This record gives sequence, structure tokens and C-alpha cells, in this order.
Amino acid sequence: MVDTARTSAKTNGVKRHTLADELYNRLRVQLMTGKLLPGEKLTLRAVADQFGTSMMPVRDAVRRLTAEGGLQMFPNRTIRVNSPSPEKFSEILKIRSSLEGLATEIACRQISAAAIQKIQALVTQFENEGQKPRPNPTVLSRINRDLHFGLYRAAKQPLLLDMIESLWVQVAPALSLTMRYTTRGVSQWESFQHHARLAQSLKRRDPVRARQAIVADIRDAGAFILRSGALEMISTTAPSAPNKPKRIRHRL
Amino acid sequence: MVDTARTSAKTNGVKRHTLADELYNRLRVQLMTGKLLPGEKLTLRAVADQFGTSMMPVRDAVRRLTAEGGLQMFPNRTIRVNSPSPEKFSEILKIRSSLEGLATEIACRQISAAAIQKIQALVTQFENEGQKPRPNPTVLSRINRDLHFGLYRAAKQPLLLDMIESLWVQVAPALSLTMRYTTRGVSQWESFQHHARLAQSLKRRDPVRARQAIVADIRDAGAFILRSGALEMISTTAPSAPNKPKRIRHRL
DNA sequence: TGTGATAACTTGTGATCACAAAAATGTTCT
DNA sequence: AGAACATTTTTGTGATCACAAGTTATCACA
Repeated sequence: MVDTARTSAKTNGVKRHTLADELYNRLRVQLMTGKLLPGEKLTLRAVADQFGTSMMPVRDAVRRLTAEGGLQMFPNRTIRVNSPSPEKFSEILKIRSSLEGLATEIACRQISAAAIQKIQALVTQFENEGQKPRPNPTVLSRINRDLHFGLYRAAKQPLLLDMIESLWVQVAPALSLTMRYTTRGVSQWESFQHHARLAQSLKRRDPVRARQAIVADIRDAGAFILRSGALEMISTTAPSAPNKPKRIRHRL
Repeated sequence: MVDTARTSAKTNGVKRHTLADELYNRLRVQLMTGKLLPGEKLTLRAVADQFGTSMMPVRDAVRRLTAEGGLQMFPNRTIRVNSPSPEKFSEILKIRSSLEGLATEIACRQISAAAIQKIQALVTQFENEGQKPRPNPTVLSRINRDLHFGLYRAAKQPLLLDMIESLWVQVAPALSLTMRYTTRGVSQWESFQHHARLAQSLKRRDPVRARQAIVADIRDAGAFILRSGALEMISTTAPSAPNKPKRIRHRL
């Protein structure tokens, strides 16, 4: 079984083994892997007995994810998966370019040859999957994520890594939705080019070019999402709970 | 009375009026204004009856501040004000340069003339206070903060602003400590120059120069903190609770 | 058929409690 | 004194409960 998107065992610094942190990680993985759709409504009690705990650890986990931007708590006391508007998405793109560009530059100066090979392997895997007649979007997402974070981790800047991860958590649900509703493999070709250029720049130890490749990758992928119109869709439809349990009611 | 450091009434998007959010804001202000020192220990119960509430809202507020990096929860279940090591501080400096540089560039392109004048006024105030024989570090901090955030707010990128604020929350306690223990006004002169250059660049609508000014300001101020050695001090001494309430005990 | 009022239910918030782990304190022995 | 052990207190975690505000269903009336 593929280890889907375990970017890091986040417990915000030192490791603790509380239920709240456990739930936090589980929910975060669900966000990153598209199990939770943008705008989807959550309730503390539902999550609580989904995981077989009381409401308390869920409260803590949800608060933390809300602070990170993955979830949103509205004044109506409703909890929803973050579904960025096109404007918000564009803002995230700018910030991502800035931070991931920075991480790339730093990483390029100190990344080990082994890590470069690992990234090169992922670049190849991504191409192989993408050139299939019917590429698996989940697999593509996972490879792409491992590729990016393999690079960022090489920068060895823990806080920077955390911030980048929180940005991905914010856009991941929207990404999954786009992948789900768009015709496959329309324009991954730009990604291929940028990834190749990234790997090449790493081998040549050219931080500036590596940064350019990552920024271009972020820009083009973002433009694709924006063009797809998926963001407008989710922000208008405002999907409520998809699996709302039918409740039995009897008249007086 | 001076409005000390109300950068924004943060409730993470939409405004709610829960006790937890209120406590979050109060604690955040305490962090920003140096009421809480780096490494200082907090207890949920102490904060709770300091504010006259139960433990619950404090739990939520502390969790949120922990997620933001202003506080830290250790596996021992102790809560401390974040006290970054020199390495962590340097990392924050890099990220700040990146994000605040980005905000500056964007702001420079759309900032109103009125806002520029406001910033110019703050630059002058900063110079005036700094050239006094015995400048008030608290006042200097406040002016400096208002100046920076007045600029960043002009970029009109809410998420970017939040991320920058969270970075300031992380370094603010260490900053206050440095201000407290260092000889005053040793090297604010660099700040004067950078601020002046910033104001000038804004008037000329030169985003690149404006960014350079901000980045230089961050770099030099950071270097000053690092040179002062305050960071090593707080990371080694690990100050416990400063105002530990004496407890009455009687033997059997 | 639509519209407004009313009742039933849902849901996050805040308070309280029990508990285990961790400090802090007290005691004893060398 | 001082180190090792025992005891008490502190503290975050998790569970449970009451409640008010919000949401949904139901029904009456036009």
C-alpha cells in the first residue's frame, strides 16, 4: 500500500501522544488526500464518534486546523473545509511562490546527491504516470507532493516547512476537486517541463534556476485550477454535509 | 492613551464573540507588547482565573496561539512563551524577509497617498523618539510596528498579513527582552536610514527599492538582536514562572 | 402554492469533574 | 549536609453536561 502523503508526523515541534494530536494528524491527512471536499461541513460530534472519542479531542484538533487555515469556523458555529475563492487562491499562489521559492533556493545549496536522485526518480515516475492514456489523478497528486516536499525538506528549515505545509492544506481540497471534475491530463505538460528543469538545476547546483522552475510550476498549475472554474463552483454551491445521516421523525 | 499594537482584531476571518477568541486576542496583545517574556511558563488555571473564566476558553485560546507559534506546548504538558534559539530566529528572519518583502512590493503598487503620508509621519515620529537622549523602547517598538503593518495592510492580502503577524508574535517576546536588557539606541541608525529609504521609494512608486529597504531593515534589526546575545540567554536560563503564587502549606 | 409562525432538534461553547503524569515538597538514611 | 525515597500538589487531558443560538421540520393560514 502506498504511503499516501505522510509529509511529516506533525505534532508542532516535540512529539506528544494525545488523542487531540492524533485526530489532528488524521484530519490533516484526510484534507491532503481529498477525503474531505472543500466546503464540506463537519460537526464535532460526528467526527468524535467517527473516531470513537469524545468531543473534546476533536475540539482541539479542529481548533488547530482552523488556525492553520485548513478548516473554517463561522459565526454560525458551523465548521467547514476551507474553500478558497479565486482571489484567496491567487493570494495563496503568491505566498507559495515566495516561500517555496525560498525553500528551493536554500535546498539547492545543501541537498545531498542521494536526495537529488530521489527527486529525479519522482520526476520520472510523474512523467510515466502522466503519459499513460488514463493517468490516475490520485497517484499524480501523491508523486507531485512527494517531489515538492522532498525538495523543501532538504532545505532543513522546520518552520518554513510547516508554513508551506499549511498552505498546501489550504489548497489541497480545492485541488482534489479540480482533479475530480476536470478532464485528465489536459495540461500536465507544463509540469513535466518545470520538473525536468528543476531536477537539472539541482544537479547543476543552480539555485536561481531551480527557484524559477518551482515558481513556474506553481504558477502554471495554479492558472490551470483557476481556468477550470472549480473554485467558483464550490464557493457558490456551498455543499453541505454530503453524508447527512437520515434522521427518523414521527409526527405527534 | 496610546493604542498599543492593535494590529488587527483577529478572529481568523469572520468575527465571532466567544470567550475563547477574546482571550486569544488578549494573550496575543500581551505577547506583542512584551507583557509575556520568552520562556515564561503559563498554566491554564492561572490564566483562567486571571481573566475570570473557566479553563475551557483558555484551552482554546492557548491551542490557537500554539498553532501560530506564539506559545509552545511541551510533552511535559507545560506551556511556555516561545523563545526561539538563534538558529530558529535566523530562520524566521529569512521567512520574514521573503513575506514582508512580497507584501511591500504589492503594497507599493496600490498604496494610497494618504497611507503614504501616514507612514511618513510614523517614520518622523520614530526618528524623533530615537534621537532623544533616552528613547523609550516601548514607544519605539510601537511606532516601528505600526509603520511596518501600516505598509503591509496596504497590500490588501489578508492571508499574507496574518502570516506576517504570526511571525511577529513569535519574535516579539524575544525582541522585548532584547530591548529591555540592551543599552538603548545603540544602532537604530540603520533603521532610520532604511525607513527613510522606504518612505522615499513609496512616494516614487518603486517597488523594488521599497522591498530592498524593508529587507535591509529586517536584516539589520535581526543582526542586532543576534549580536546582543539575548537569545542564547533565554534559551539557557529557561525562566520559570516569574510570579509564582506562594502557596500556604501546614505540616501535619 | 406559498408564507409566516411555531415547535423540535442540532451544534458549538463554556463549565465541572476524574485522572494520570509530572513537579514540588517532605522525610529518612548515610 | 546531601542524596535517595516517599508523599502531596499541580496540571493538561479527556469525558460529560447544561445551554443558548442556529437550523430544520411542521403546520396553519391565505
